[in-house]
Amino acid sequence: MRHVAALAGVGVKTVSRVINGEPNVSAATIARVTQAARTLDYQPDLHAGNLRRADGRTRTLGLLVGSVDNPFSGTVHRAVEDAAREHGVAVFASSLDDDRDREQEAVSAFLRRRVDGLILTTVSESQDYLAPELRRGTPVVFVDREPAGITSDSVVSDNADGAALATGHLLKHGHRRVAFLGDREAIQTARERRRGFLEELGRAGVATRDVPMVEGLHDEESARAATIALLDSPAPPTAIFSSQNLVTIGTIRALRELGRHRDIALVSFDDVPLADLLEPGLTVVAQDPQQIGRLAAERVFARLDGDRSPAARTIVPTRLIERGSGEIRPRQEG
Amino acid sequence: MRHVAALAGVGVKTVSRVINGEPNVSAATIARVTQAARTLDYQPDLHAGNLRRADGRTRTLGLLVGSVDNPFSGTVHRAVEDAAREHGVAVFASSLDDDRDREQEAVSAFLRRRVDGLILTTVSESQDYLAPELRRGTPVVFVDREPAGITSDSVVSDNADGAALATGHLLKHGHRRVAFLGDREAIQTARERRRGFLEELGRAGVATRDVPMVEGLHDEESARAATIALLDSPAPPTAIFSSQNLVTIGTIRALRELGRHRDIALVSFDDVPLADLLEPGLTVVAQDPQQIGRLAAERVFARLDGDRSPAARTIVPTRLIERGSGEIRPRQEG
DNA sequence: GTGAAAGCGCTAACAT
DNA sequence: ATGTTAGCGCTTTCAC
Repeated sequence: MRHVAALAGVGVKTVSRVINGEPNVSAATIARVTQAARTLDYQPDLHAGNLRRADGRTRTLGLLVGSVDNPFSGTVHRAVEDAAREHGVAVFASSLDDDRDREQEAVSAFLRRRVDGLILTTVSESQDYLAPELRRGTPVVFVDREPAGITSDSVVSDNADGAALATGHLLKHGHRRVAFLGDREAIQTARERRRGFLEELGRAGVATRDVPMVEGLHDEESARAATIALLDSPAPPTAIFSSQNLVTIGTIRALRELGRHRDIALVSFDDVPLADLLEPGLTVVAQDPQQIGRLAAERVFARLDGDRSPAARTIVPTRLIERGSGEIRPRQEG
Repeated sequence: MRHVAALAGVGVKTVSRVINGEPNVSAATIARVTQAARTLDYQPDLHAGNLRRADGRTRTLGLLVGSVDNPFSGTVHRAVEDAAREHGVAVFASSLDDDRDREQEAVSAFLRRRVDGLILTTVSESQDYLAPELRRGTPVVFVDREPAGITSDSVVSDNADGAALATGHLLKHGHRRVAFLGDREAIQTARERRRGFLEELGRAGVATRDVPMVEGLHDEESARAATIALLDSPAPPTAIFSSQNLVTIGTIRALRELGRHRDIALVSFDDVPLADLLEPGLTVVAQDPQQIGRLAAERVFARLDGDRSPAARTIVPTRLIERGSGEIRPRQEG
C-alpha cells in the first residue's frame, strides 16, 4: 500500500479511501491511485485491515458438514456459499466424519482464523466449549443436528416426523413386520428417527418386540451385511425403513444380491442421487439440504446485522416421494 | 494476548513463545501461561501473527471447483482437505459454475485473504492475470483443466485418451453410428474429449460426416432434449458417447422415456453415483477425482516446501468400467 | 530464560 | 479533499 501511495504521489490514507470506496476523494486522485494499484498488482490485505477496523469482520465464515464429498453436505455447502457470496464472504469448509476430534480441530481452526460466524454439524456430546465464543458475539448456527449443552440457533429437518411419515407409508401398504436400519445412537438425528419410527408403530398398535431393529450402521458395507442377515433370519421383515442415505445404498445392494428388490418394500430417510432411475424407483423421505443451508446462512447474516432475538430452532419439513420401492405390498402373509 | 500475559505475570513475548512451542521457557512458566490462556479462552489470532511472521504463511489455501455440490468436485475437495489437514491448512472452497466472472471474483477473494496456494478449475480464456501472483511465488495448481496464457502446474485426466477408449469400446461392439454429446466448446476438456472421439473414429475408418454430434450441452435438460431429437432423426445412432456426467444423466432419462435404454448403447465420460445399480448398469470412462485432488494438493505443498522444478503437467489415467450399457450391440443394421 | 521495542499492512481519529 | 499519528495482535530483533 505504501508503494501504491508513493507511485500515485498521495498518502496511504488516501489509497485506503480509494480501495474502500470512501467519500471525499477527488475523481482525479481516484484515477491515479487506481492506476498505480493496477501497475503494482496491488491486492489489499483483508486481514491487516481487519486488525484495526471497527467491526473487526474478516468476511469469512466457517462451515462444518458431514463430509464435503457427501451429496447432502454438498448441497448445504452450495446454499451457504451462494448466500455468503452475496455478502462478500468467503467460506472455509471442513468435513466432520462424525469424529469428535475433527469437530474440535475444525472449530478451533475456524476460531484462530477469526471467522465472523460458524455453521456447524456436530457429533460431540456437548458443544459447551463454544460458550465463550458465543458470549463474544460470534453467531453460531447448528445445521442438521441440534446443539447440546448450549443454546444457539439451529436449522434441522423434522427427523421424528419424517421417520413417522416413512413408517406410516409402509404400514398403509399392509406391512406389519417393518425393519429399522439405524445409524449410531450417538447421533442425535439417528435417535430422533428411531423415535419417530417407534411412535408410529405404537400408534398403529404394532408390538415393538416384533420389530427387527439394527443400529450402529454407518456405511454401505455394514448396512449391506445387516440387510442380508435380517432377511436370512427366522422372521424376516416384509419392509425396511433405512434411516440414512449410505445405509440405504447398502440395503439396495443387498436386496439386489438376494434378488429381493421387487418384493421387499424400502423407504429411505434422505434422498439419493438418481433414485428415480433405479428399478424399482426408490421411495424416500427427502430432506431439503438446499433450504437448510440457505436458512442457516441467513440466520448467521441476520445475527451479524444485529438481530438479538432469542435463539431459534428452525425446522425444515421433509417430504415423502413415492417412486415405487415404498409401495410394494407384503407377499401373502400380511 | 496482553491479558494472558498480565494474568500469568509474564511478558507478551513469553506468551508468544509458549503458544508457538518455542524453546527457552521454563516448565513452570509454560504451565502458568497455558493455564491463563485457558481461563481467558484465549485463541491466538493467526492473521495478526502472519503479518509479522517471517514466512508470512496464512496456512490457508484457495480451492475453486466446478461446483461444491457436484460429486466430482466434492471428491476433489475432500482429497484436498485431507492433504491440507495434515499440514494444518484450512481451505476456502468456491464454485466456478463455468462462469468467467465467478472465476475472477473467487481468485481475487482468495488473494485478498492471502492464501498460501491456489488449486483452480478455470473457464476464462486466459489465466495470465495470475502472472504477478506466480512471480510473487504463490503456488498455483490447475485441476481438471489446463491453464492458458500462463505456465503452471496442472493435474488433469487424460481426456482425449479416455474419450478414445470409450469410442473404441463402442466400435468394438459393432457400432458404426456413434453419436457424440458434448459440452460447450469453450471448455478445454470438452474439446479434448471431442478430439479423442474423432481420432478414434478416424483410426477405425468411420466417415465423420456420418457422425451425429451435438455440442454446447451443459445440463441434464439440454442433454435430454438433444437425445430425443437425435433418436427421432432420419439416421439415428445405435450408440451414444456422452462426454460429461450431467449430460449422461439427461441422456439416460431420455432413453428411459423413449424405452430405448436396452437397445441404444451408452458410454459416459465421468462416473455417476449408483451407476452400477441402474438397469442396464452404466458403462463409463471413470476419472479419478480423489487422485486429482490429492496430487494437486501435494504439488502445492511441495512448492511451498521449496520445490523449484519446472511446472509439470500430471496426467491421471482414466479407466473404462463395463457395466452393461456400453456392451449393447447394434440391432440388425450393423 | 525472559522482556522491551519496533514494525508487519492496514484503518481510526484527528489534524490540515 | 488529503495527510499524520497511533495502534490492532502478533513476531522479530536484540538486550538482559
